[in-house]
Amino acid sequence: MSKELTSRAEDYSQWYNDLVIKGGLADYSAVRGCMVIKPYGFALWENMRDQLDKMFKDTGHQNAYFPLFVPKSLFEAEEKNAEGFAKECAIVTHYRLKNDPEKPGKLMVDPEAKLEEELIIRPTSEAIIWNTYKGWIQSYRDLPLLINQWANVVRWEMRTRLFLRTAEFLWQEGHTAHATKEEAVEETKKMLDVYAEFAEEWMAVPVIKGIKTANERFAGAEDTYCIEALMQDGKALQAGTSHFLGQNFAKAFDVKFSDKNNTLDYVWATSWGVSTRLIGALIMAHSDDQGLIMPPKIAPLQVVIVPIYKGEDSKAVIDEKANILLAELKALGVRVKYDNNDNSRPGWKFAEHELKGVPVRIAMGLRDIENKVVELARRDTKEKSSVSIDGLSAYVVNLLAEIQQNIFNRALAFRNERITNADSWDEFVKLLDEKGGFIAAHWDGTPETEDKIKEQTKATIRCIPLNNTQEAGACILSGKPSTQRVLFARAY
RNA sequence: CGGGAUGUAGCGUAGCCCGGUUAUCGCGCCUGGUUUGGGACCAGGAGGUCGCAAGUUCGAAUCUUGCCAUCCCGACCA
Repeated sequence: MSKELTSRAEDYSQWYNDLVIKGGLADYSAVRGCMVIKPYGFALWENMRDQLDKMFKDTGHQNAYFPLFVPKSLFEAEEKNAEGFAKECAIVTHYRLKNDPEKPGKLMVDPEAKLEEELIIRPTSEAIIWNTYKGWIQSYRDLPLLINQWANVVRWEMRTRLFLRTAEFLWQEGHTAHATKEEAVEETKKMLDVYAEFAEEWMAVPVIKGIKTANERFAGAEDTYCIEALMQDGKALQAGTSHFLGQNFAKAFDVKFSDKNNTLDYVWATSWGVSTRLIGALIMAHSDDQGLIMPPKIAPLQVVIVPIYKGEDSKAVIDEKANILLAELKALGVRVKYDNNDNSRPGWKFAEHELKGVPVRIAMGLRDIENKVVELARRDTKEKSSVSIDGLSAYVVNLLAEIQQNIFNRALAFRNERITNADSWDEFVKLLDEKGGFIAAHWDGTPETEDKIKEQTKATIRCIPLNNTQEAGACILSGKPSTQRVLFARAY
Protein backbone atom coordinates (compact mmCIF):
# COMPACT_ATOMS: atom_id res chain seq x y z
CA MET A 1 0.00 0.00 0.00
CA SER A 2 1.15 3.51 -0.72
CA LYS A 3 1.51 5.82 2.23
CA GLU A 4 -1.10 8.19 0.90
CA LEU A 5 -3.54 5.32 0.62
CA THR A 6 -3.10 3.96 4.09
CA SER A 7 -3.47 7.22 5.93
CA ARG A 8 -7.13 8.08 5.53
CA ALA A 9 -10.29 6.23 4.71
CA GLU A 10 -11.21 8.79 2.06
CA ASP A 11 -8.04 8.02 0.15
CA TYR A 12 -8.94 4.38 0.24
CA SER A 13 -12.40 5.13 -0.98
CA GLN A 14 -11.08 7.22 -3.85
CA TRP A 15 -8.59 4.54 -4.67
CA TYR A 16 -10.94 1.66 -5.05
CA ASN A 17 -13.46 3.93 -6.66
CA ASP A 18 -10.91 4.44 -9.42
CA LEU A 19 -10.18 0.76 -9.55
CA VAL A 20 -13.78 0.00 -9.67
CA ILE A 21 -14.43 2.21 -12.64
CA LYS A 22 -11.37 1.06 -14.53
CA GLY A 23 -11.77 -2.53 -13.41
CA GLY A 24 -15.47 -2.62 -14.07
CA LEU A 25 -16.49 -3.53 -10.55
CA ALA A 26 -19.07 -0.89 -9.75
CA ASP A 27 -20.08 2.71 -10.29
CA TYR A 28 -22.14 5.32 -8.53
CA SER A 29 -25.70 5.61 -9.72
CA ALA A 30 -27.66 8.83 -9.85
CA VAL A 31 -29.12 8.24 -6.42
CA ARG A 32 -27.05 9.44 -3.51
CA GLY A 33 -25.24 6.67 -1.74
CA CYS A 34 -26.37 3.86 -4.02
CA MET A 35 -24.17 1.81 -6.27
CA VAL A 36 -24.32 0.15 -9.64
CA ILE A 37 -22.58 -3.18 -9.52
CA LYS A 38 -21.05 -3.93 -12.89
CA PRO A 39 -20.86 -7.45 -14.34
CA TYR A 40 -17.38 -8.25 -13.01
CA GLY A 41 -18.30 -7.07 -9.53
CA PHE A 42 -21.57 -8.94 -9.63
CA ALA A 43 -19.83 -12.13 -10.74
CA LEU A 44 -17.76 -11.85 -7.57
CA TRP A 45 -20.88 -11.30 -5.48
CA GLU A 46 -22.55 -14.29 -7.14
CA ASN A 47 -19.60 -16.53 -6.25
CA MET A 48 -19.73 -15.34 -2.66
CA ARG A 49 -23.49 -15.69 -2.56
CA ASP A 50 -23.50 -19.18 -4.04
CA GLN A 51 -20.98 -20.45 -1.52
CA LEU A 52 -22.80 -18.89 1.44
CA ASP A 53 -26.08 -20.24 0.16
CA LYS A 54 -24.61 -23.72 -0.01
CA MET A 55 -23.35 -23.40 3.55
CA PHE A 56 -26.76 -22.24 4.76
CA LYS A 57 -28.45 -25.18 3.09
CA ASP A 58 -25.86 -27.57 4.51
CA THR A 59 -26.89 -26.33 7.96
CA GLY A 60 -30.55 -27.03 7.29
CA HIS A 61 -31.84 -23.67 6.11
CA GLN A 62 -34.26 -22.88 3.30
CA ASN A 63 -34.65 -19.75 1.21
CA ALA A 64 -37.83 -17.68 1.07
CA TYR A 65 -38.76 -14.16 0.07
CA PHE A 66 -40.68 -11.46 1.93
CA PRO A 67 -42.00 -8.06 0.79
CA LEU A 68 -39.94 -4.90 0.36
CA PHE A 69 -42.61 -2.74 1.99
CA VAL A 70 -43.30 -2.88 5.71
CA PRO A 71 -46.46 -1.15 6.97
CA LYS A 72 -45.58 1.33 9.71
CA SER A 73 -47.80 -0.41 12.25
CA LEU A 74 -45.84 -3.64 11.83
CA PHE A 75 -42.55 -1.85 11.84
CA GLU A 76 -43.14 -0.23 15.21
CA ALA A 77 -44.28 -3.42 16.94
CA GLU A 78 -40.87 -4.31 18.38
CA GLU A 79 -40.01 -1.04 20.08
CA LYS A 80 -36.25 -1.23 20.40
CA ASN A 81 -35.83 -2.44 16.84
CA ALA A 82 -38.09 0.32 15.52
CA GLU A 83 -36.34 2.98 17.56
CA GLY A 84 -32.94 1.77 16.37
CA PHE A 85 -33.84 2.12 12.72
CA ALA A 86 -36.32 5.02 12.88
CA LYS A 87 -33.73 7.64 11.94
CA GLU A 88 -32.67 5.95 8.73
CA CYS A 89 -35.84 4.87 6.98
CA ALA A 90 -37.11 5.63 3.49
CA ILE A 91 -40.89 5.92 3.60
CA VAL A 92 -43.50 5.56 0.87
CA THR A 93 -46.35 8.00 1.43
CA HIS A 94 -48.03 8.20 -2.02
CA TYR A 95 -48.82 5.84 -4.86
CA ARG A 96 -49.41 8.12 -7.86
CA LEU A 97 -47.99 11.01 -9.87
CA LYS A 98 -49.91 13.43 -12.08
CA ASN A 99 -49.15 16.19 -14.59
CA ASP A 100 -48.15 19.42 -12.88
CA PRO A 101 -50.64 22.11 -14.00
CA GLU A 102 -48.05 24.81 -13.19
CA LYS A 103 -45.20 23.23 -15.16
CA PRO A 104 -46.13 21.62 -18.49
CA GLY A 105 -44.29 18.38 -19.15
CA LYS A 106 -43.42 17.95 -15.47
CA LEU A 107 -44.88 15.56 -12.95
CA MET A 108 -45.89 16.09 -9.36
CA VAL A 109 -46.97 13.86 -6.49
CA ASP A 110 -50.73 13.58 -6.58
CA PRO A 111 -51.93 14.83 -3.16
CA GLU A 112 -55.11 12.80 -3.70
CA ALA A 113 -53.05 9.61 -3.72
CA LYS A 114 -51.83 9.66 -0.15
CA LEU A 115 -51.61 6.23 1.48
CA GLU A 116 -53.78 5.49 4.48
CA GLU A 117 -50.77 3.97 6.17
CA GLU A 118 -47.17 4.78 5.30
CA LEU A 119 -44.96 1.94 4.03
CA ILE A 120 -41.41 1.64 5.31
CA ILE A 121 -38.88 0.34 2.80
CA ARG A 122 -37.26 -2.46 4.80
CA PRO A 123 -34.03 -1.52 6.56
CA THR A 124 -34.17 -5.13 7.83
CA SER A 125 -36.98 -7.66 7.69
CA GLU A 126 -37.60 -8.83 11.26
CA ALA A 127 -40.96 -7.08 11.47
CA ILE A 128 -42.55 -8.42 8.31
CA ILE A 129 -41.04 -11.85 8.75
CA TRP A 130 -42.16 -12.25 12.35
CA ASN A 131 -45.61 -11.05 11.44
CA THR A 132 -45.64 -13.85 8.86
CA TYR A 133 -44.20 -16.46 11.23
CA LYS A 134 -47.19 -15.89 13.50
CA GLY A 135 -49.27 -17.78 10.96
CA TRP A 136 -46.67 -20.49 10.39
CA ILE A 137 -45.99 -21.57 13.96
CA GLN A 138 -48.49 -23.26 16.26
CA SER A 139 -46.77 -26.37 17.54
CA TYR A 140 -43.33 -27.55 18.58
CA ARG A 141 -43.63 -29.71 15.45
CA ASP A 142 -43.32 -26.48 13.37
CA LEU A 143 -39.96 -25.79 14.99
CA PRO A 144 -37.24 -25.06 14.37
CA LEU A 145 -38.11 -22.76 11.49
CA LEU A 146 -34.89 -22.07 9.60
CA ILE A 147 -35.34 -19.48 6.84
CA ASN A 148 -32.95 -17.32 4.89
CA GLN A 149 -33.73 -14.47 2.51
CA TRP A 150 -31.54 -12.91 -0.21
CA ALA A 151 -32.72 -9.34 -0.66
CA ASN A 152 -31.94 -5.68 -0.87
CA VAL A 153 -32.48 -3.29 2.03
CA VAL A 154 -32.40 0.49 2.34
CA ARG A 155 -30.87 2.50 5.16
CA TRP A 156 -30.90 6.25 4.73
CA GLU A 157 -27.54 6.95 6.34
CA MET A 158 -26.38 10.53 6.66
CA ARG A 159 -23.02 9.56 5.24
CA THR A 160 -22.36 6.72 2.88
CA ARG A 161 -19.22 5.01 1.69
CA LEU A 162 -19.00 2.79 -1.36
CA PHE A 163 -19.47 -0.89 -0.41
CA LEU A 164 -19.10 -0.25 3.34
CA ARG A 165 -22.20 1.84 3.92
CA THR A 166 -24.40 2.35 0.88
CA ALA A 167 -27.99 3.55 1.08
CA GLU A 168 -29.22 0.43 -0.67
CA PHE A 169 -27.33 -2.81 -0.35
CA LEU A 170 -27.67 -6.49 -1.15
CA TRP A 171 -27.51 -8.99 1.68
CA GLN A 172 -28.84 -12.16 3.11
CA GLU A 173 -30.75 -12.26 6.36
CA GLY A 174 -31.47 -15.47 8.20
CA HIS A 175 -34.43 -15.53 10.57
CA THR A 176 -34.95 -18.60 12.71
CA ALA A 177 -37.43 -19.66 15.38
CA HIS A 178 -36.74 -22.26 18.07
CA ALA A 179 -38.48 -24.03 20.91
CA THR A 180 -35.77 -23.40 23.49
CA LYS A 181 -33.36 -20.67 24.42
CA GLU A 182 -30.44 -23.12 24.30
CA GLU A 183 -31.25 -24.13 20.75
CA ALA A 184 -31.53 -20.50 19.61
CA VAL A 185 -28.21 -19.58 21.22
CA GLU A 186 -26.65 -22.59 19.56
CA GLU A 187 -28.03 -21.48 16.19
CA THR A 188 -26.67 -17.97 16.72
CA LYS A 189 -23.20 -19.34 17.36
CA LYS A 190 -23.42 -21.88 14.56
CA MET A 191 -24.16 -19.20 11.99
CA LEU A 192 -21.34 -17.06 13.33
CA ASP A 193 -19.07 -20.04 12.71
CA VAL A 194 -20.41 -20.31 9.17
CA TYR A 195 -19.57 -16.65 8.56
CA ALA A 196 -16.10 -17.02 10.05
CA GLU A 197 -15.44 -20.09 7.94
CA PHE A 198 -16.61 -18.31 4.82
CA ALA A 199 -14.49 -15.23 5.52
CA GLU A 200 -11.35 -17.22 6.23
CA GLU A 201 -11.63 -20.20 3.89
CA TRP A 202 -13.17 -18.45 0.90
CA MET A 203 -12.40 -14.77 1.15
CA ALA A 204 -9.01 -15.41 2.79
CA VAL A 205 -9.84 -12.68 5.30
CA PRO A 206 -8.94 -13.63 8.89
CA VAL A 207 -11.61 -12.63 11.42
CA ILE A 208 -12.01 -12.47 15.16
CA LYS A 209 -15.20 -13.99 16.51
CA GLY A 210 -16.66 -12.16 19.45
CA ILE A 211 -19.64 -10.70 21.20
CA LYS A 212 -20.72 -7.05 21.11
CA THR A 213 -21.09 -4.82 24.15
CA ALA A 214 -24.54 -3.44 24.97
CA ASN A 215 -23.70 -0.18 23.16
CA GLU A 216 -22.94 -1.91 19.89
CA ARG A 217 -25.70 -4.51 20.08
CA PHE A 218 -28.35 -4.88 17.36
CA ALA A 219 -31.55 -3.02 18.18
CA GLY A 220 -33.92 -5.62 19.58
CA ALA A 221 -31.31 -8.33 20.27
CA GLU A 222 -30.32 -9.91 23.58
CA ASP A 223 -26.84 -10.67 22.30
CA THR A 224 -25.01 -9.76 19.13
CA TYR A 225 -22.14 -11.95 17.96
CA CYS A 226 -19.84 -10.67 15.23
CA ILE A 227 -16.82 -11.34 13.09
CA GLU A 228 -14.34 -8.46 12.96
CA ALA A 229 -11.74 -8.09 10.23
CA LEU A 230 -8.77 -5.75 9.96
CA MET A 231 -8.19 -3.62 6.88
CA GLN A 232 -4.75 -2.66 5.57
CA ASP A 233 -5.05 0.89 6.86
CA GLY A 234 -5.38 -0.41 10.42
CA LYS A 235 -9.11 0.14 10.77
CA ALA A 236 -11.48 -2.62 11.82
CA LEU A 237 -14.50 -3.70 9.83
CA GLN A 238 -17.51 -5.59 11.13
CA ALA A 239 -17.90 -8.25 8.48
CA GLY A 240 -20.94 -10.12 9.73
CA THR A 241 -23.31 -10.39 12.69
CA SER A 242 -25.43 -13.08 14.25
CA HIS A 243 -28.04 -12.09 16.81
CA PHE A 244 -29.72 -13.96 19.61
CA LEU A 245 -33.08 -12.19 19.76
CA GLY A 246 -34.49 -13.92 22.83
CA GLN A 247 -38.29 -13.81 22.84
CA ASN A 248 -38.45 -10.10 21.97
CA PHE A 249 -39.87 -10.50 18.49
CA ALA A 250 -42.07 -13.43 19.44
CA LYS A 251 -43.66 -11.28 22.13
CA ALA A 252 -43.96 -8.24 19.87
CA PHE A 253 -45.67 -10.28 17.15
CA ASP A 254 -47.39 -12.78 19.45
CA VAL A 255 -45.74 -15.92 18.09
CA LYS A 256 -46.52 -18.76 20.51
CA PHE A 257 -46.29 -22.53 20.21
CA SER A 258 -47.62 -25.50 22.14
CA ASP A 259 -44.98 -27.86 23.52
CA LYS A 260 -45.37 -31.60 24.07
CA ASN A 261 -47.17 -30.94 27.35
CA ASN A 262 -49.59 -28.60 25.60
CA THR A 263 -48.28 -25.53 27.39
CA LEU A 264 -48.02 -22.30 25.41
CA ASP A 265 -44.79 -20.36 25.21
CA TYR A 266 -43.19 -17.75 23.00
CA VAL A 267 -40.60 -19.00 20.52
CA TRP A 268 -36.93 -18.10 20.68
CA ALA A 269 -35.38 -16.28 17.75
CA THR A 270 -32.15 -15.54 15.93
CA SER A 271 -31.23 -13.41 12.95
CA TRP A 272 -27.97 -13.15 11.08
CA GLY A 273 -26.69 -11.33 8.02
CA VAL A 274 -23.84 -10.44 5.74
CA SER A 275 -23.93 -7.94 2.90
CA THR A 276 -22.12 -6.50 -0.11
CA ARG A 277 -19.95 -4.87 2.55
CA LEU A 278 -17.98 -8.13 2.29
CA ILE A 279 -16.83 -6.98 -1.15
CA GLY A 280 -15.42 -3.90 0.53
CA ALA A 281 -13.70 -6.08 3.11
CA LEU A 282 -12.17 -8.20 0.36
CA ILE A 283 -10.86 -5.18 -1.51
CA MET A 284 -9.45 -3.41 1.53
CA ALA A 285 -7.90 -6.51 3.07
CA HIS A 286 -5.98 -7.78 0.05
CA SER A 287 -5.46 -5.23 -2.69
CA ASP A 288 -2.18 -3.49 -3.50
CA ASP A 289 -1.07 -0.56 -5.63
CA GLN A 290 -1.50 -2.59 -8.82
CA GLY A 291 -5.16 -3.16 -8.09
CA LEU A 292 -7.40 -5.86 -6.70
CA ILE A 293 -6.23 -9.26 -5.54
CA MET A 294 -8.96 -11.88 -5.74
CA PRO A 295 -8.79 -15.03 -3.63
CA PRO A 296 -8.89 -17.86 -6.20
CA LYS A 297 -11.82 -19.65 -4.56
CA ILE A 298 -14.23 -16.79 -5.28
CA ALA A 299 -12.42 -14.95 -8.10
CA PRO A 300 -14.79 -14.36 -11.05
CA LEU A 301 -11.88 -15.33 -13.25
CA GLN A 302 -9.14 -17.59 -11.88
CA VAL A 303 -6.85 -17.87 -14.89
CA VAL A 304 -6.39 -15.77 -17.99
CA ILE A 305 -4.44 -16.92 -21.03
CA VAL A 306 -2.84 -14.16 -23.10
CA PRO A 307 -1.50 -14.99 -26.58
CA ILE A 308 1.54 -13.13 -27.83
CA TYR A 309 1.80 -13.21 -31.58
CA LYS A 310 3.06 -11.39 -34.64
CA GLY A 311 0.74 -11.79 -37.57
CA GLU A 312 -2.06 -14.22 -38.41
CA ASP A 313 0.17 -17.27 -38.93
CA SER A 314 1.66 -17.24 -35.46
CA LYS A 315 -1.78 -16.45 -34.01
CA ALA A 316 -3.19 -19.64 -35.51
CA VAL A 317 -0.41 -21.73 -33.96
CA ILE A 318 -0.90 -20.17 -30.53
CA ASP A 319 -4.68 -20.39 -30.77
CA GLU A 320 -4.45 -24.14 -31.25
CA LYS A 321 -2.21 -24.69 -28.21
CA ALA A 322 -4.15 -22.22 -26.07
CA ASN A 323 -7.50 -23.83 -26.85
CA ILE A 324 -6.18 -27.22 -25.76
CA LEU A 325 -5.03 -25.74 -22.46
CA LEU A 326 -8.31 -23.84 -22.12
CA ALA A 327 -10.32 -27.03 -22.51
CA GLU A 328 -8.13 -28.90 -20.02
CA LEU A 329 -8.49 -26.20 -17.37
CA LYS A 330 -12.24 -25.95 -17.91
CA ALA A 331 -12.52 -29.71 -17.52
CA LEU A 332 -10.84 -29.35 -14.13
CA GLY A 333 -13.45 -26.76 -13.11
CA VAL A 334 -11.16 -23.73 -13.41
CA ARG A 335 -12.77 -20.40 -14.31
CA VAL A 336 -10.52 -19.49 -17.24
CA LYS A 337 -10.62 -17.09 -20.16
CA TYR A 338 -8.59 -17.04 -23.36
CA ASP A 339 -8.10 -13.32 -23.96
CA ASN A 340 -7.41 -13.35 -27.69
CA ASN A 341 -9.03 -9.98 -28.29
CA ASP A 342 -7.04 -8.49 -31.15
CA ASN A 343 -7.88 -4.91 -30.21
CA SER A 344 -5.57 -4.62 -27.24
CA ARG A 345 -1.92 -5.42 -26.93
CA PRO A 346 -0.40 -7.88 -24.44
CA GLY A 347 0.96 -5.17 -22.14
CA TRP A 348 -2.46 -3.62 -21.87
CA LYS A 349 -4.01 -7.00 -21.09
CA PHE A 350 -1.43 -7.74 -18.39
CA ALA A 351 -2.15 -4.46 -16.63
CA GLU A 352 -5.90 -4.88 -16.99
CA HIS A 353 -5.98 -8.35 -15.47
CA GLU A 354 -3.73 -7.27 -12.63
CA LEU A 355 -6.11 -4.42 -11.90
CA LYS A 356 -8.97 -6.87 -11.77
CA GLY A 357 -6.99 -9.22 -9.55
CA VAL A 358 -7.02 -12.37 -11.70
CA PRO A 359 -4.89 -14.82 -9.64
CA VAL A 360 -2.96 -16.50 -12.47
CA ARG A 361 -1.90 -15.26 -15.88
CA ILE A 362 -0.50 -17.49 -18.58
CA ALA A 363 1.30 -15.88 -21.51
CA MET A 364 1.92 -17.97 -24.64
CA GLY A 365 4.12 -16.92 -27.52
CA LEU A 366 5.83 -18.75 -30.38
CA ARG A 367 9.09 -18.70 -28.44
CA ASP A 368 7.36 -20.51 -25.56
CA ILE A 369 5.68 -23.06 -27.76
CA GLU A 370 9.01 -23.94 -29.37
CA ASN A 371 10.41 -24.59 -25.90
CA LYS A 372 7.21 -26.36 -24.76
CA VAL A 373 6.69 -23.86 -21.91
CA VAL A 374 4.48 -20.92 -20.98
CA GLU A 375 5.16 -17.81 -18.93
CA LEU A 376 3.13 -18.05 -15.76
CA ALA A 377 2.58 -15.05 -13.47
CA ARG A 378 0.86 -15.08 -10.10
CA ARG A 379 -0.97 -11.98 -8.93
CA ASP A 380 -0.33 -12.30 -5.19
CA THR A 381 3.48 -12.20 -5.35
CA LYS A 382 3.83 -10.87 -8.91
CA GLU A 383 6.37 -13.64 -9.56
CA LYS A 384 6.85 -14.81 -13.12
CA SER A 385 8.18 -18.22 -14.08
CA SER A 386 8.58 -20.45 -17.07
CA VAL A 387 6.56 -23.64 -16.68
CA SER A 388 6.43 -26.74 -18.86
CA ILE A 389 3.25 -27.21 -20.89
CA ASP A 390 3.24 -30.88 -19.91
CA GLY A 391 1.11 -31.23 -16.79
CA LEU A 392 0.40 -27.50 -16.80
CA SER A 393 -3.30 -27.71 -15.92
CA ALA A 394 -2.65 -29.80 -12.81
CA TYR A 395 0.13 -27.40 -11.87
CA VAL A 396 -2.26 -24.46 -12.18
CA VAL A 397 -4.89 -26.11 -9.99
CA ASN A 398 -2.29 -26.60 -7.26
CA LEU A 399 -1.03 -23.08 -7.70
CA LEU A 400 -4.52 -21.64 -7.23
CA ALA A 401 -4.77 -23.44 -3.89
CA GLU A 402 -1.33 -22.17 -2.93
CA ILE A 403 -2.26 -18.59 -3.79
CA GLN A 404 -5.44 -18.86 -1.74
CA GLN A 405 -3.40 -20.01 1.25
CA ASN A 406 -0.70 -17.40 0.71
CA ILE A 407 -3.17 -14.52 0.59
CA PHE A 408 -4.76 -15.73 3.81
CA ASN A 409 -1.41 -16.22 5.57
CA ARG A 410 -0.32 -12.76 4.55
CA ALA A 411 -3.50 -11.15 5.85
CA LEU A 412 -3.30 -13.24 9.03
CA ALA A 413 0.28 -12.18 9.72
CA PHE A 414 -0.68 -8.56 9.11
CA ARG A 415 -3.66 -8.84 11.47
CA ASN A 416 -1.81 -10.71 14.23
CA GLU A 417 1.01 -8.17 14.12
CA ARG A 418 -1.64 -5.55 14.88
CA ILE A 419 -3.26 -6.98 17.98
CA THR A 420 -1.49 -5.14 20.75
CA ASN A 421 -1.94 -5.02 24.50
CA ALA A 422 -2.24 -1.60 26.11
CA ASP A 423 -1.93 -1.19 29.88
CA SER A 424 -2.09 2.56 30.29
CA TRP A 425 -4.18 5.33 28.78
CA ASP A 426 -1.15 7.02 27.19
CA GLU A 427 -0.05 3.77 25.65
CA PHE A 428 -3.60 3.17 24.39
CA VAL A 429 -3.85 6.56 22.67
CA LYS A 430 -0.36 6.27 21.22
CA LEU A 431 -1.08 2.84 19.76
CA LEU A 432 -4.31 4.06 18.21
CA ASP A 433 -2.63 7.02 16.56
CA GLU A 434 0.61 5.42 15.48
CA LYS A 435 -0.03 1.74 14.92
CA GLY A 436 -3.75 1.19 14.53
CA GLY A 437 -5.24 -2.27 14.49
CA PHE A 438 -6.84 -3.98 17.45
CA ILE A 439 -5.84 -2.95 20.95
CA ALA A 440 -6.50 -5.39 23.76
CA ALA A 441 -7.18 -3.46 26.94
CA HIS A 442 -9.06 -3.72 30.18
CA TRP A 443 -12.45 -2.04 30.45
CA ASP A 444 -14.66 -1.64 33.49
CA GLY A 445 -17.71 -3.03 31.71
CA THR A 446 -19.84 0.13 31.79
CA PRO A 447 -21.43 1.79 28.74
CA GLU A 448 -20.43 5.19 30.21
CA THR A 449 -16.72 4.39 30.07
CA GLU A 450 -17.10 2.95 26.59
CA ASP A 451 -18.77 6.18 25.45
CA LYS A 452 -16.05 8.33 26.99
CA ILE A 453 -13.34 6.34 25.27
CA LYS A 454 -15.16 6.67 21.96
CA GLU A 455 -15.59 10.38 22.47
CA GLN A 456 -11.92 10.95 23.24
CA THR A 457 -10.31 8.59 20.73
CA LYS A 458 -12.97 7.52 18.18
CA ALA A 459 -12.12 3.96 19.14
CA THR A 460 -14.95 1.55 19.89
CA ILE A 461 -15.04 -1.85 21.46
CA ARG A 462 -15.18 -4.09 18.43
CA CYS A 463 -15.91 -7.18 20.43
CA ILE A 464 -15.20 -9.31 23.45
CA PRO A 465 -13.53 -12.30 21.77
CA LEU A 466 -15.16 -15.68 22.32
CA ASN A 467 -13.11 -17.92 24.62
CA ASN A 468 -11.35 -14.80 25.88
CA THR A 469 -8.57 -15.29 28.44
CA GLN A 470 -9.67 -14.21 31.90
CA GLU A 471 -7.17 -12.04 33.74
CA ALA A 472 -7.46 -9.44 36.47
CA GLY A 473 -6.65 -5.87 35.50
CA ALA A 474 -7.65 -2.23 35.74
CA CYS A 475 -9.79 -0.31 33.24
CA ILE A 476 -7.70 1.72 30.82
CA LEU A 477 -9.73 4.86 31.51
CA SER A 478 -11.45 4.58 34.88
CA GLY A 479 -8.92 2.34 36.66
CA LYS A 480 -11.76 0.22 38.02
CA PRO A 481 -11.24 -3.54 38.22
CA SER A 482 -11.73 -5.69 35.13
CA THR A 483 -11.65 -9.43 34.53
CA GLN A 484 -10.66 -9.53 30.87
CA ARG A 485 -9.25 -7.53 27.98
CA VAL A 486 -11.59 -6.42 25.19
CA LEU A 487 -10.64 -5.44 21.64
CA PHE A 488 -10.71 -1.76 20.78
CA ALA A 489 -10.17 -0.27 17.33
CA ARG A 490 -11.09 2.60 15.11
CA ALA A 491 -13.62 1.14 12.72
CA TYR A 492 -15.50 1.75 9.51
C1' C B 1 -29.30 19.45 10.19
C1' G B 2 -24.52 22.85 11.27
C1' G B 3 -19.23 24.16 9.10
C1' G B 4 -16.06 23.97 4.57
C1' A B 5 -15.26 22.94 -0.62
C1' U B 6 -16.57 21.62 -5.52
C1' G B 7 -19.77 21.31 -10.08
C1' U B 8 -16.84 22.81 -17.62
C1' A B 9 -17.37 16.27 -23.30
C1' G B 10 -17.59 9.25 -20.98
C1' C B 11 -13.24 10.34 -17.22
C1' G B 12 -9.62 13.92 -15.37
C1' U B 13 -8.93 19.15 -16.08
C1' A B 14 -7.43 24.85 -17.85
C1' G B 15 -10.05 29.30 -18.07
C1' C B 16 -13.36 32.38 -13.31
C1' C B 17 -10.08 36.73 -9.15
C1' C B 18 -9.91 41.27 -13.53
C1' G B 19 -16.95 39.62 -18.32
C1' G B 20 -15.32 40.18 -24.91
C1' U B 21 -13.74 36.02 -31.57
C1' U B 22 -15.15 29.47 -32.73
C1' A B 23 -14.28 27.23 -24.31
C1' U B 24 -8.12 24.62 -23.08
C1' C B 25 -5.39 20.24 -22.62
C1' G B 26 -4.76 14.90 -21.61
C1' C B 27 -7.09 10.06 -21.49
C1' G B 28 -11.00 7.52 -23.75
C1' C B 29 -14.21 7.05 -28.39
C1' C B 30 -14.71 6.66 -34.24
C1' U B 31 -12.06 5.88 -39.36
C1' G B 32 -7.60 4.31 -42.03
C1' G B 33 -2.72 2.41 -41.77
C1' U B 34 1.60 0.46 -39.32
C1' U B 35 2.09 -2.53 -34.86
C1' U B 36 1.74 -6.62 -30.88
C1' G B 37 7.05 -10.50 -24.93
C1' G B 38 4.54 -4.86 -19.73
C1' G B 39 -0.87 0.03 -20.51
C1' A B 40 1.88 1.24 -29.06
C1' C B 41 2.51 4.98 -33.04
C1' C B 42 1.01 8.17 -37.25
C1' A B 43 -2.88 10.78 -39.85
C1' G B 44 -7.84 12.31 -39.87
C1' G B 45 -12.57 12.82 -37.11
C1' A B 46 -16.84 12.99 -33.71
C1' G B 47 -18.37 14.53 -29.05
C1' G B 48 -20.30 20.60 -24.83
C1' U B 49 -27.87 23.06 -22.35
C1' C B 50 -19.89 25.39 -18.92
C1' G B 51 -25.07 21.73 -12.52
C1' C B 52 -30.31 24.32 -12.86
C1' A B 53 -33.07 28.96 -12.76
C1' A B 54 -33.51 34.07 -12.45
C1' G B 55 -30.92 38.79 -12.41
C1' U B 56 -27.01 42.66 -13.85
C1' U B 57 -24.90 43.83 -18.83
C1' C B 58 -24.48 45.65 -25.64
C1' G B 59 -22.27 40.87 -24.19
C1' A B 60 -21.97 35.85 -18.72
C1' A B 61 -18.30 29.53 -17.97
C1' U B 62 -16.59 34.25 -15.57
C1' C B 63 -20.38 39.04 -11.55
C1' U B 64 -25.13 38.68 -8.09
C1' U B 65 -29.18 35.82 -5.88
C1' G B 66 -31.84 31.36 -5.23
C1' C B 67 -32.08 26.20 -5.89
C1' C B 68 -29.99 21.24 -6.88
C1' A B 69 -26.16 17.65 -6.55
C1' U B 70 -21.53 15.68 -4.91
C1' C B 71 -17.23 15.43 -1.58
C1' C B 72 -14.90 16.46 3.26
C1' C B 73 -15.47 17.64 8.78
C1' G B 74 -19.20 17.12 12.72
C1' A B 75 -23.91 15.04 14.35
C1' C B 76 -25.78 9.98 12.66
C1' C B 77 -24.48 4.73 11.76
C1' A B 78 -25.35 -3.34 14.62
